[in-house]
Amino acid sequence: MSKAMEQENADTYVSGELVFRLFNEIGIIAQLSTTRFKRSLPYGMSRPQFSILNWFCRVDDQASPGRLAKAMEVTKGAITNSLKKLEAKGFITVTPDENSGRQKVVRLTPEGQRARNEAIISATPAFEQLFQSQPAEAMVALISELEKIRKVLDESRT
Amino acid sequence: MSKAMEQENADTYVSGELVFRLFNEIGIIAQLSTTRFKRSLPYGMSRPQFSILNWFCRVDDQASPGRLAKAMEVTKGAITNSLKKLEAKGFITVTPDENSGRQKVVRLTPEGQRARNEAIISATPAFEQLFQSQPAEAMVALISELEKIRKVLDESRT
DNA sequence: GCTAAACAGTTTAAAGTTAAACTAAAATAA
DNA sequence: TTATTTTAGTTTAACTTTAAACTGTTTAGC
Repeated sequence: MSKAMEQENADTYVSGELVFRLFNEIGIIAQLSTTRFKRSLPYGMSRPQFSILNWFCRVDDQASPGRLAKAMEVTKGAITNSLKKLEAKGFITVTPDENSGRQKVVRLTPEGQRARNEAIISATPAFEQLFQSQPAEAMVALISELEKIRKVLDESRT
Repeated sequence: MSKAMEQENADTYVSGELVFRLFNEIGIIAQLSTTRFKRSLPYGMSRPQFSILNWFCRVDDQASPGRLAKAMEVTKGAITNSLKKLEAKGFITVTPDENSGRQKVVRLTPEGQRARNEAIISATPAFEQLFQSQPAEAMVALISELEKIRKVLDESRT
């Protein structure tokens, strides 16, 4: 199917193909970049563990395990597991919630904050050739396009 | 950090942050879309299994297990496992390689081809609101940007 | 040619994820 | 108040993936 066809013919089928191609590209890039990123992570940190630390830096400074499970789109059991590892490393604290006996409050420690920053720094060299091949403006534009898509997906979760 | 700052200040640090933000967005979208996609897959197909079928439609009509392992960036053991499942479903054939006693040749069957197409069709509704929110031209442009990035990553594997 | 190294694929043990069962607490309602 | 239902988090069994050991085949070096 040519690009001209795709652009002329924006009916359901073609759009479906487009969306699918989009997610296919995104899936492949995520796979390739995750493989590289994982290798560079310090402190025996896994990618799910890093994602949790990063979530605290991006979104909120505290959360219940359940909220994290939803944010990461993994099961509660997986979060229980990841939180244990992070707590053992001293990167988060898990305390009972004062307002609710069945919830817990998870917070990032300063060590966790530092570990997250180190993870980003140590991952950067693995992606060096990428920003040599792409002008910064293109990157910025791309990121903001992707943010739009993420928000649509995020807001229409089932 | 403002966008203006990012664009003015394209030194290593800022570029590193940009690349990181890019992969972070891509990782989140991949996670969100994979969750939806998985739910819609027919024939008890897993995402790795679908990826293999899809690879045959996108890249080549035959391959050794090792080549698939590299393409998917999973271990040889994982491919052995996935190929067994796909073969049991009749979606691929695995035959000895005539030219090499230690290799095998994997091929897509017509049923596999059909299953891949059905998977795409049944996944489309889950992403309907997405192409309602994005014009087709923007989608096409985005895909071609992502293809560039994928190629850079693909060509610089270690 | 023969031996050693490299290679392709499988198997295995350890680790992580999921879905479902389970425990305990809070909300609802009668 | 007391009973029922819902909610939060943990545990368990099944499954997937990985890294490493293993089997068999091909290539390289002598």
